Amino acid sequence: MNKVFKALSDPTRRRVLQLLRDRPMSAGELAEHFSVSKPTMSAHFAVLREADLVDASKNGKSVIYRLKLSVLEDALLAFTGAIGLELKPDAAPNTEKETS
Amino acid sequence: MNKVFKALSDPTRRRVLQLLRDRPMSAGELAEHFSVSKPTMSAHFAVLREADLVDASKNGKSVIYRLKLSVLEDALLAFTGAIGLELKPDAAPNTEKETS
DNA sequence: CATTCATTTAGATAATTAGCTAATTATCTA
DNA sequence: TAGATAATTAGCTAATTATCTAAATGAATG
Repeated sequence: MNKVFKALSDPTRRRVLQLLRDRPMSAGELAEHFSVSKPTMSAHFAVLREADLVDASKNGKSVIYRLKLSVLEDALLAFTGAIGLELKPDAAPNTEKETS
Repeated sequence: MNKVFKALSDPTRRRVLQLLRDRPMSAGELAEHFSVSKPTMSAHFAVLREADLVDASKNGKSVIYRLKLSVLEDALLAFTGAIGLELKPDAAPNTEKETS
Protein backbone atom coordinates (compact mmCIF):
# COMPACT_ATOMS: atom_id res chain seq x y z
CA MET A 1 0.00 0.00 0.00
CA ASN A 2 2.86 2.34 0.66
CA LYS A 3 4.01 2.06 -2.93
CA VAL A 4 0.55 2.91 -4.15
CA PHE A 5 0.44 6.12 -2.10
CA LYS A 6 3.98 7.01 -3.14
CA ALA A 7 2.91 6.53 -6.76
CA LEU A 8 -0.15 8.70 -6.25
CA SER A 9 1.88 11.52 -4.75
CA ASP A 10 2.94 12.83 -8.15
CA PRO A 11 0.42 14.74 -10.29
CA THR A 12 1.88 13.44 -13.55
CA ARG A 13 1.34 9.87 -12.42
CA ARG A 14 -2.20 10.57 -11.22
CA ARG A 15 -2.97 12.08 -14.60
CA VAL A 16 -1.56 9.01 -16.34
CA LEU A 17 -3.95 6.82 -14.38
CA GLN A 18 -6.74 9.15 -15.34
CA LEU A 19 -5.86 8.84 -19.03
CA LEU A 20 -5.76 5.07 -18.73
CA ARG A 21 -9.24 5.09 -17.33
CA ASP A 22 -10.69 5.45 -20.83
CA ARG A 23 -8.56 2.89 -22.58
CA PRO A 24 -5.19 1.18 -22.58
CA MET A 25 -2.54 3.34 -24.22
CA SER A 26 1.03 2.98 -25.39
CA ALA A 27 3.91 4.67 -23.60
CA GLY A 28 4.38 7.11 -26.45
CA GLU A 29 0.72 7.94 -26.70
CA LEU A 30 0.61 8.65 -22.98
CA ALA A 31 3.80 10.70 -23.18
CA GLU A 32 2.25 13.00 -25.79
CA HIS A 33 -0.04 14.38 -23.11
CA PHE A 34 2.85 15.73 -21.05
CA SER A 35 5.60 18.23 -21.53
CA VAL A 36 8.40 16.15 -20.05
CA SER A 37 10.86 13.91 -21.89
CA LYS A 38 10.14 10.30 -22.82
CA PRO A 39 12.72 8.93 -20.38
CA THR A 40 11.11 10.92 -17.59
CA MET A 41 7.74 9.45 -18.51
CA SER A 42 9.30 6.01 -18.68
CA ALA A 43 10.47 6.46 -15.09
CA HIS A 44 6.95 7.43 -14.04
CA PHE A 45 5.59 4.31 -15.72
CA ALA A 46 8.12 2.24 -13.80
CA VAL A 47 6.84 3.66 -10.52
CA LEU A 48 3.27 2.83 -11.50
CA ARG A 49 4.26 -0.71 -12.51
CA GLU A 50 6.19 -1.13 -9.26
CA ALA A 51 3.05 -0.16 -7.36
CA ASP A 52 1.10 -2.65 -9.48
CA LEU A 53 -1.26 0.10 -10.56
CA VAL A 54 -0.73 -0.63 -14.24
CA ASP A 55 -0.01 -3.62 -16.39
CA ALA A 56 2.50 -3.40 -19.25
CA SER A 57 2.41 -5.62 -22.31
CA LYS A 58 4.51 -5.44 -25.41
CA ASN A 59 2.78 -5.13 -28.74
CA GLY A 60 5.17 -4.90 -31.64
CA LYS A 61 7.33 -1.88 -31.10
CA SER A 62 4.99 -0.45 -28.50
CA VAL A 63 4.36 -1.09 -24.86
CA ILE A 64 0.71 -0.94 -23.94
CA TYR A 65 -0.22 0.16 -20.45
CA ARG A 66 -3.48 -0.82 -18.79
CA LEU A 67 -4.95 0.52 -15.58
CA LYS A 68 -5.39 -2.02 -12.79
CA LEU A 69 -8.39 -0.42 -11.20
CA SER A 70 -8.91 -3.08 -8.57
CA VAL A 71 -5.46 -2.51 -7.10
CA LEU A 72 -6.18 1.18 -6.76
CA GLU A 73 -9.56 0.48 -5.28
CA ASP A 74 -8.19 -1.98 -2.74
CA ALA A 75 -5.50 0.41 -1.52
CA LEU A 76 -7.91 3.31 -1.24
CA LEU A 77 -10.52 1.25 0.57
CA ALA A 78 -7.93 -0.14 2.98
CA PHE A 79 -6.84 3.35 3.86
CA THR A 80 -10.23 5.01 4.06
CA GLY A 81 -11.46 2.08 6.10
CA ALA A 82 -8.60 2.47 8.57
CA ILE A 83 -9.28 6.17 8.83
CA GLY A 84 -12.97 5.76 9.49
CA LEU A 85 -13.94 7.32 6.21
CA GLU A 86 -16.51 4.86 5.05
CA LEU A 87 -16.44 5.31 1.34
CA LYS A 88 -17.65 2.18 -0.26
CA PRO A 89 -17.58 0.70 -3.70
CA ASP A 90 -20.58 1.67 -5.74
CA ALA A 91 -20.83 -1.32 -8.09
CA ALA A 92 -18.97 1.16 -10.20
CA PRO A 93 -19.82 1.44 -13.84
CA ASN A 94 -16.65 1.29 -15.86
CA THR A 95 -16.38 3.83 -18.65
CA GLU A 96 -13.78 1.91 -20.61
CA LYS A 97 -14.74 0.86 -24.11
CA GLU A 98 -15.51 -2.80 -24.45
CA THR A 99 -12.65 -4.94 -25.70
CA SER A 100 -14.80 -7.91 -26.64
CA MET B 1 -5.36 18.26 -3.80
CA ASN B 2 -1.72 17.81 -4.65
CA LYS B 3 -0.70 18.71 -1.11
CA VAL B 4 -3.12 16.16 0.27
CA PHE B 5 -1.62 13.37 -1.81
CA LYS B 6 1.89 14.50 -0.95
CA ALA B 7 0.91 14.40 2.72
CA LEU B 8 -0.55 10.92 2.34
CA SER B 9 2.59 9.58 0.70
CA ASP B 10 4.35 9.08 4.03
CA PRO B 11 3.31 6.16 6.26
CA THR B 12 4.01 8.07 9.46
CA ARG B 13 1.61 10.81 8.40
CA ARG B 14 -1.07 8.33 7.35
CA ARG B 15 -0.77 6.70 10.76
CA VAL B 16 -1.11 10.08 12.47
CA LEU B 17 -4.38 10.65 10.65
CA GLN B 18 -5.47 7.22 11.71
CA LEU B 19 -4.72 8.00 15.35
CA LEU B 20 -6.63 11.26 15.11
CA ARG B 21 -9.62 9.38 13.83
CA ASP B 22 -10.49 8.35 17.39
CA ARG B 23 -9.96 11.68 19.09
CA PRO B 24 -7.99 14.91 18.95
CA MET B 25 -4.56 14.51 20.46
CA SER B 26 -1.67 16.73 21.45
CA ALA B 27 1.57 16.78 19.49
CA GLY B 28 3.39 15.01 22.30
CA GLU B 29 0.74 12.37 22.70
CA LEU B 30 0.86 11.64 18.99
CA ALA B 31 4.65 11.59 19.02
CA GLU B 32 4.66 8.86 21.68
CA HIS B 33 3.31 6.44 19.11
CA PHE B 34 6.37 6.78 16.90
CA SER B 35 10.04 6.10 17.23
CA VAL B 36 11.26 9.31 15.64
CA SER B 37 12.25 12.52 17.36
CA LYS B 38 9.79 15.23 18.37
CA PRO B 39 11.13 17.73 15.84
CA THR B 40 10.70 15.17 13.09
CA MET B 41 7.11 14.64 14.17
CA SER B 42 6.64 18.39 14.30
CA ALA B 43 7.70 18.57 10.65
CA HIS B 44 5.16 15.87 9.78
CA PHE B 45 2.45 17.85 11.57
CA ALA B 46 3.42 20.91 9.54
CA VAL B 47 2.92 18.98 6.31
CA LEU B 48 -0.49 17.79 7.48
CA ARG B 49 -1.46 21.35 8.47
CA GLU B 50 -0.22 22.67 5.14
CA ALA B 51 -2.46 20.14 3.37
CA ASP B 52 -5.32 21.27 5.63
CA LEU B 53 -5.82 17.71 6.78
CA VAL B 54 -5.57 18.67 10.44
CA ASP B 55 -6.45 21.62 12.56
CA ALA B 56 -4.08 22.81 15.29
CA SER B 57 -5.20 24.68 18.37
CA LYS B 58 -3.17 25.72 21.35
CA ASN B 59 -4.32 24.61 24.75
CA GLY B 60 -2.03 25.76 27.51
CA LYS B 61 1.38 24.25 26.86
CA SER B 62 0.01 21.78 24.38
CA VAL B 63 -1.04 21.95 20.78
CA ILE B 64 -4.08 19.86 20.03
CA TYR B 65 -4.46 18.36 16.59
CA ARG B 66 -7.81 17.45 15.09
CA LEU B 67 -8.48 15.48 11.94
CA LYS B 68 -10.34 17.37 9.21
CA LEU B 69 -12.11 14.39 7.76
CA SER B 70 -14.06 16.32 5.19
CA VAL B 71 -10.92 17.65 3.54
CA LEU B 72 -9.58 14.13 3.20
CA GLU B 73 -12.90 12.91 1.91
CA ASP B 74 -13.17 15.68 -0.68
CA ALA B 75 -9.69 15.05 -2.06
CA LEU B 76 -10.22 11.32 -2.25
CA LEU B 77 -13.60 11.66 -3.91
CA ALA B 78 -12.28 14.17 -6.43
CA PHE B 79 -9.56 11.76 -7.40
CA THR B 80 -11.54 8.56 -7.46
CA GLY B 81 -14.24 10.36 -9.41
CA ALA B 82 -11.75 11.51 -12.01
CA ILE B 83 -10.36 8.01 -12.28
CA GLY B 84 -13.74 6.40 -12.76
CA LEU B 85 -13.59 4.62 -9.46
CA GLU B 86 -17.01 5.35 -8.13
CA LEU B 87 -16.52 5.08 -4.43
CA LYS B 88 -19.08 7.16 -2.73
CA PRO B 89 -19.64 8.46 0.75
CA ASP B 90 -21.59 6.11 2.91
CA ALA B 91 -23.15 8.52 5.40
CA ALA B 92 -20.13 7.42 7.35
CA PRO B 93 -20.46 6.53 10.99
CA ASN B 94 -17.86 8.51 12.87
CA THR B 95 -16.16 6.63 15.67
CA GLU B 96 -14.98 9.72 17.50
CA LYS B 97 -16.27 10.16 20.99
CA GLU B 98 -18.90 12.82 21.32
CA THR B 99 -17.67 16.17 22.56
CA SER B 100 -21.09 17.44 23.56
C1' DC C 1 20.62 -6.82 -42.98
C1' DA C 2 20.73 -1.89 -42.30
C1' DT C 3 17.45 1.55 -40.92
C1' DT C 4 13.90 3.41 -38.45
C1' DC C 5 10.86 3.70 -34.61
C1' DA C 6 9.43 2.92 -29.61
C1' DT C 7 10.99 2.45 -25.35
C1' DT C 8 14.12 1.84 -21.67
C1' DT C 9 18.74 2.18 -19.34
C1' DA C 10 22.80 4.88 -17.91
C1' DG C 11 24.64 8.56 -15.89
C1' DA C 12 24.40 13.27 -14.22
C1' DT C 13 22.28 17.10 -11.56
C1' DA C 14 19.22 20.06 -8.83
C1' DA C 15 15.53 20.00 -5.65
C1' DT C 16 13.05 17.88 -2.06
C1' DT C 17 12.53 15.07 1.91
C1' DA C 18 13.02 12.72 6.33
C1' DG C 19 15.81 12.44 9.80
C1' DC C 20 18.95 14.22 13.61
C1' DT C 21 20.72 17.55 17.64
C1' DA C 22 20.79 22.00 19.63
C1' DA C 23 18.52 26.24 20.41
C1' DT C 24 14.39 29.05 20.83
C1' DT C 25 9.67 30.31 22.10
C1' DA C 26 5.65 30.10 24.87
C1' DT C 27 3.21 28.72 28.84
C1' DC C 28 2.49 27.10 33.33
C1' DT C 29 3.67 26.69 38.31
C1' DA C 30 6.34 26.69 42.61
C1' DT D 1 10.44 35.34 38.60
C1' DA D 2 13.07 31.00 38.04
C1' DG D 3 12.46 26.59 36.67
C1' DA D 4 10.07 22.99 34.13
C1' DT D 5 7.47 21.42 30.22
C1' DA D 6 5.60 21.34 25.26
C1' DA D 7 6.36 22.40 20.88
C1' DT D 8 8.59 24.56 17.08
C1' DT D 9 12.56 26.60 14.51
C1' DA D 10 17.39 26.45 12.92
C1' DG D 11 20.84 24.22 10.80
C1' DC D 12 22.72 20.21 9.18
C1' DT D 13 23.16 15.52 6.46
C1' DA D 14 21.95 11.46 3.82
C1' DA D 15 18.72 9.58 0.83
C1' DT D 16 15.33 10.01 -2.64
C1' DT D 17 13.17 12.10 -6.56
C1' DA D 18 12.18 14.38 -10.95
C1' DT D 19 14.36 15.88 -14.56
C1' DC D 20 17.63 15.99 -18.48
C1' DT D 21 20.72 14.13 -22.64
C1' DA D 22 22.98 10.38 -24.73
C1' DA D 23 23.31 5.57 -25.46
C1' DA D 24 21.41 0.90 -25.73
C1' DT D 25 17.83 -2.52 -26.74
C1' DG D 26 14.19 -4.73 -29.47
C1' DA D 27 11.08 -5.12 -33.08
C1' DA D 28 9.23 -4.11 -37.66
C1' DT D 29 10.25 -3.04 -42.54
C1' DG D 30 12.43 -1.64 -46.90
